[in-house]
Formats: sequence, structure tokens, C-alpha cells
Amino acid sequence: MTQHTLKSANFYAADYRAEDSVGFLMKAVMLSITASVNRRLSEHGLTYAQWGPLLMIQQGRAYTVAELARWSNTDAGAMTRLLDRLEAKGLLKRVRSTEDRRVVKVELTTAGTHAIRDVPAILADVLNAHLSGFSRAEWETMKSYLSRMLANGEMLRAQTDATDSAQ
Amino acid sequence: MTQHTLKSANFYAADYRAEDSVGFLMKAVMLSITASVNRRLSEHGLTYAQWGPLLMIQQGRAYTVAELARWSNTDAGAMTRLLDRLEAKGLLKRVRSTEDRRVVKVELTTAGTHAIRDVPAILADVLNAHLSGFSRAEWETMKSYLSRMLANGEMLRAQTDATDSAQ
DNA sequence: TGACAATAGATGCCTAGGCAATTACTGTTA
DNA sequence: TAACAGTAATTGCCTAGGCATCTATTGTCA
Repeated sequence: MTQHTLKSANFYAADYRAEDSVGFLMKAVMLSITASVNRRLSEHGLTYAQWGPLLMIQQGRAYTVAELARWSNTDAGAMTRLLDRLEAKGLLKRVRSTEDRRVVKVELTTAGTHAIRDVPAILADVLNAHLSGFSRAEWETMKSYLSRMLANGEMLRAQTDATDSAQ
Repeated sequence: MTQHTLKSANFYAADYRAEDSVGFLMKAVMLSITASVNRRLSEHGLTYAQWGPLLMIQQGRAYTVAELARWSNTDAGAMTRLLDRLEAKGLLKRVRSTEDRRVVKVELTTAGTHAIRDVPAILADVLNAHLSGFSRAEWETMKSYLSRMLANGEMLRAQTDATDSAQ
């Protein structure tokens, strides 16, 4: 079996200190973004975790629990309960599919459509504010770095899986 | 009052789509890092949220609930409960301070010292793997981008606070 | 057709964070 | 010293995610 691996970087060692870490910095940036979005969303009765599924439904990009879970990078169990809370708020309703009776289709109510309306603009605002002073080139570079890290992570987990199952 | 603000970037608008977003990408990268760290830590009986406080204590950089909460970017309530779980596992013990009886000092037990021993190397491994193919200059650029986003976020929240209290 | 694997969703049990009290203690000031 | 504001930790109530398990349903294949 040929493993296409890439040599790890050598930036960190056992004298690891949080404040030099890209992970630590990235977590802080994410917290800053979520805090700002949360503050703006709370006026609309939504939490940070809730706008994702609503937006996906509104944009017509996901309809079922499984699809929504995949987009939100979470599992079906967590999504079931998130949808419970949104349904209790009257923002969406579940409809059992007639073609495949295992599947539940999720639809926005009028209240749900109204609640999600301003969200894309809010997200855009918060991201733009966090990118103040960035040139378009820097923004593109940032995204490419993140994509590369993501690809490295997938490779890492693929290797670990292979090692795990090999022993 | 003079507000030193920086003009927001203009990369995102109301037609926001998740997959172009630095926020979406960053969340995915963080999930990849935490998943890899979690997998390695589980052999040591630790979760992702738990190594932070233990490491801070071990490195002699934080001793009280409040200090640990600040480092972990969380609040004292959450930290209290996290320490409850760690204490239940026998990894640390709480000692009421004699100088200031409001304060609880947290100390590692021998089991705690043992549990944290390999963690810095694991964190370094996972981060290095996610940075495969990065030059040192790219790594530095990445960190500077994140620092700038963090500073922008602080400025944004300072403005919002000012606006909130002004009305 | 009948057995079986695969899939979708839901549920129970755990860890975990945010926010608002509450309790205990300290420092300050009248 | 007595009242008071401020601080440290805890607790209750909420949302939220991960993992294992369960049920209902579908598709496949002997």
C-alpha cells in the first residue's frame, strides 16, 4: 500500500506554549466571531448554532436531518435535538417524506423565513469587520492556508485510521 | 469622543455562502485539530477541554479558577465544573488559600502530572501535521493574519459596547 | 418471498459552555 | 466599627455536541 504522505512541519515541539500556537489563535478568532454574531442574532431570537440549518434550508441546499448534520459538521443526534428546539420556537416544521418513510423533510415556517432574513448580512458584516485592513490578495492567501490545513488534517486522519485498523 | 476605527473589508455581502467564508473554513480546521488531539488524548483518559487547565498548572502559569478560566477563554462557572470532573478523576486537588479565603488554589496530583506529561508533544505533533508543506514564512504570515483578525474583533466589540451604552 | 445489511432518525448518557443568581470573603470608606 | 462595593468560587438553568444504541424503513440478494 502506497501512502502519499507529506512531511510534517517542524514549528512546534515538546516545549509547546499556547500563545505561539496557531490553534490557540484560531480558537480566539473563532470565539470573537461567534460572540459578535451571537450578540447581533440574539435580537432575532436565534443562537449561533441555529442560523446554520435555517440558512441551509432557506437557500434550498439541505432538507433532511442527515444533510443538515453534514453541513453543520455535527451528527444526526445533535441535529435532531437542535431541530427540536427550532420546532418548539415555531421556526420550522417536520414532514415525514412519502417516498421514503425513514426520511424527515424540514421546512421553514413564515416565522422561520422571517427570522433568517437578515442573517446573511449580519454574517457578512462580522466577517468583513474582522478582515479590516486585509487586501484582497491577503484574504485569498488566508483562505488558501486554511484549505491546505484542512487537506493536511484529512490526510492525517486517513493515515491514523489506516494505522489503527492495521494493528 | 474619537473612535479609532478601521474601515471594514468588503469581501462578503448578503449573498453570503458558507463555503467561501473564512469562518466556515476556520471552524472546519479547528474541528480537524480537536478531533486529532482528542483521539490521541483519549488513550490518556483526557478530553480536549481538559488538557488546557492541566497544562497551565503544570507549567506554573495559573493556579486559581479565575486564572484558568481566563486562559481557557471561558467563564468561572464552566471552569468550576471542569475542575470538578478532573478532581473526580483524581488528577488534581483543590486547596483553599490561607491568605485570601475566597481563593481556591488548584494543584496537580501525581496522577495529574503523569496524565499531562505527553500532551505538549501530542499538541506539537498535530499542529505540525496540519502545517505540512508550510514554509516558516507562511507560518509566520498565518499567525500575523490571525493576530490582525483578533485585534479587529476586539475593536469591533469595543465599538459595539460604546454604541450600546450610548443609547 | 424471507433473511439480511444498510440507512434515517430519535433517544439516553456523557462532557461542555454561557448567563444569572447566590454565598463567602475582602478592602474601603463614612 | 458598620455599611458598602467588589471579588472568588459555586450552583442552577439553559443550549449544545459526541457516542452508542434503538426503531422503523428500505434495498438487496439468495
